[in-house]
Amino acid sequence: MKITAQILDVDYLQLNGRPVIRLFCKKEDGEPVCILTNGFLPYFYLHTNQDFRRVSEAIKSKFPAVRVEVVRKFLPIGYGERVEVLKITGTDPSRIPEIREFSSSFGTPYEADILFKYRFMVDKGLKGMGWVEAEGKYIPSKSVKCKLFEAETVKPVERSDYVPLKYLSFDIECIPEGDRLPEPETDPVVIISISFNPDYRGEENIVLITKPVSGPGIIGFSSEEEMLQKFLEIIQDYDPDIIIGYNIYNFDLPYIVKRLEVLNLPKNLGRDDKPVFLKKLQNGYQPTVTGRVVVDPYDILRRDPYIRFRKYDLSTVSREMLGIEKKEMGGISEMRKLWNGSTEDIKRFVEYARRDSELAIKLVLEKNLLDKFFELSRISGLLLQDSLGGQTQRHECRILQEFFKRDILMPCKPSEDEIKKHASERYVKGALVLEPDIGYHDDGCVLVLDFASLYPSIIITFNICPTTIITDKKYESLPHHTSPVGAKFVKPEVREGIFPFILKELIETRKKVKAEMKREQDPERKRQLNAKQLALKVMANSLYGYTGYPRARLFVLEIANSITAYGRENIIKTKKLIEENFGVKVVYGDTDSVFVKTKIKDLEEAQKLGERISEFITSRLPGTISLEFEKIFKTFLIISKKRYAGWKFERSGDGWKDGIEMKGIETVRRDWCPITTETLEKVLHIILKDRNISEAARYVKGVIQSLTSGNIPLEKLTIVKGITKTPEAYDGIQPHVELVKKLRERDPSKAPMVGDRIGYVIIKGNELISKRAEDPEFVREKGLEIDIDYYIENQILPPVERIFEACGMKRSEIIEGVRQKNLLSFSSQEKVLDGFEKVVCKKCGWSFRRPPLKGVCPDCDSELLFSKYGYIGRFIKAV
DNA sequence: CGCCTTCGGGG
DNA sequence: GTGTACGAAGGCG
Repeated sequence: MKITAQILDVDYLQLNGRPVIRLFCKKEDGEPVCILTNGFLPYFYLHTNQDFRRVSEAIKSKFPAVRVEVVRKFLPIGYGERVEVLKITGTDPSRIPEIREFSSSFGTPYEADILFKYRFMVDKGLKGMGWVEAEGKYIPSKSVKCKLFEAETVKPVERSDYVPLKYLSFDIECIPEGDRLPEPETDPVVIISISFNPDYRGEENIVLITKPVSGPGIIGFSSEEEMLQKFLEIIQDYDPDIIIGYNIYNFDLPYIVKRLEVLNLPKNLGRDDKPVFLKKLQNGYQPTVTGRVVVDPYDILRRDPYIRFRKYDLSTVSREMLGIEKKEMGGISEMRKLWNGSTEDIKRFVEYARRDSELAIKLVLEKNLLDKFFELSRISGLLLQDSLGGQTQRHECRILQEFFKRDILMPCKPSEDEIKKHASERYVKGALVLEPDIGYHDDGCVLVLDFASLYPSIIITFNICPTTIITDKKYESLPHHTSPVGAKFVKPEVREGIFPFILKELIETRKKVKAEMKREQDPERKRQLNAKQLALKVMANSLYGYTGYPRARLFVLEIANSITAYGRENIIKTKKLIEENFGVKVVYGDTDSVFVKTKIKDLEEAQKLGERISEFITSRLPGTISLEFEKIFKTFLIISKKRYAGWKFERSGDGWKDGIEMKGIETVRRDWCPITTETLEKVLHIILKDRNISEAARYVKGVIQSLTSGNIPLEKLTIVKGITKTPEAYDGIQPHVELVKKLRERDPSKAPMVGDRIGYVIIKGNELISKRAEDPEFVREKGLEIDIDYYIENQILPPVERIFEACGMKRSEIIEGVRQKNLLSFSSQEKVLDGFEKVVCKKCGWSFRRPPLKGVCPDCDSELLFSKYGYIGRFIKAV
């Protein structure tokens, strides 16, 4: 009989001296099934210039079960013809490393470190999350906790749909001894909260607890052992495909596994009796659970380049993503109190735990965190569990598939030594950022044009690939492209590169998917399509970096350097072409974008010019490289490379939608208080939209005045910072750390602890600024005075000044009037401070890092004062 | 600046 | 399991 199923996980067993591959799948009806296949053997290749017969005999005499044959394959790096290599076939995947080690004394092994499951999948054309059709029969199953199907043959099936999966999330609570994090060797798990989707016996979640309490969705136990047994039972009974938890990789899973070990309970959470496998890596663990996938939303979000959080704790993330608050819990001390408290207290604790597992499962399901990875699996071929990892594997898996089809050998991973060597010689010159025409542009639209997938286009256009690069002089007479750094790549008519082939497919598919997405009405399907086009984009855009990565199997520096060099050449050429042909100026550009300053005021007209430029440039650039018209800035302020703001207009149907766009301008840095961010945003708004720089300056003066007259609420002056270690552990003096010390003296129980965030304001006084950080609450109670000058000097002026400077306005003009009053009020403090931060003119407020040679303000010849940490004092000693 | 070390999440 | 991989931010010279 035949079955069709979707591949979730794959592994192998060694049975009677032969490997058996197990495909853990979900059938169309949602039922899990394990498909077994026999007869596939591990193998690798050896490239050697020694006598084949001798090498072959040597290997066979050492490993009698091994088969050796001569085959003709292409080597991966450098254009060339097929060469003869030895194909070495073994019978036990786990013994391959040994055979590889032995063989490597005769030559270079290839593909000798491909995971056996991937060897099988690649050879059969199977992909993670892809569909497989198996021909065979069901057999009784003992080892596996789902139906077992013995297959004669397996083959891939092209299908884009997905089987619904079952999700389970869990979260554990433990009460540590003292103030430490819980230790799995000694501290028992006291609560396990579990959430399900779909429901488990009508329940969305269940909380297990080692207390004699019960209620709706609560099960009490008299011992941790019983509770853990129940937990294992629930997992097996519910039988999830995906196991979720927040920071589950580095906390809950390793913890619970350790507890199971301590209590001598079975450690299998999977679909057979293998224990959970936790691979220890540099920073925590990577879990393997047979037949299931372990998903950590924390891990996914942390490495997602498109989402950025201030902090990645469950509280922040669920607030910002789901709009749901984590339940309040005042740290471990309250936890312990609740745990030892009344039934009500314990129930509160239970609800706290329940919420945490709910949040984890909601993050994954409501925010569709896995969609992209489902697609990445199908594109790269990796199993879902592995597609959650890094970029390198995804590319290598995809490349391996193409290499396999064309008889090209994949190198082994570089050794630690080679990696070090690669890292030391790695020098990839990056992209080019055009020199910005600093200033405020409001006398004509600035058009922004982007190169569509620049690096992929370059790779395709110049046929860049390890398999096309000319490394042997004898091929230099073949038609080829020479990159700006001198590397030569044969043209596609000689041999089409694998990189270009893969990229073309990725780009083509993405185009189709995007078009389909536009037409699609069903929101569910639309989301899937969006995830898919995103995954395709990620894959296409990251391949270029791969060859410059020291751990890559295909580390070829000339390739990485050729790609970026072509990129630099391209942007320079584009700038020149635009300026020479359109009578406009390119005022900025970064990597793959150009900002074109025009004299046009009208949006429609500006767009027309943008489109003309796009067409003109695209037709003059080689290959598939194309410049696309992106958007218009009606007003544009550029402060420096990578820092600009503009009043942006984008086409939206028949009309335009506008907004302020900011890049690289410090509005979200933590060490700035809300008033800074607010002022900065408002200033940009006035400059860009109202086009009134002096009004913006007046606004800043207004803020300074309100500040001086104490009209700004304390919250807006509060700077928030995190405590990352105990105060003693900090070497330098920092305001928030000094404040922690003070708070400890006042009331040790209320003082913030490591990991907490602390807000402070700077108050007046004679000490260093860091000693003058104070708790806003305390300031309010005691009616302490705020150090207004600190806020003006260090919080408001520095960022604002940079903006006005770019607009050609001097500091003196911004703070004229208001500033002088402040200065005078401070010049009475003639305290001599040792050293100084900067020199300030008494009259105009202009400041300098170093005292000017003249000894007076070069701007207005007035007396100079010095300032340190916001203090202004009379300049007594010349330095 | 630019290099080196640390820390993240979890209770 | 034919294995394993970071990256941002802060402190320091």
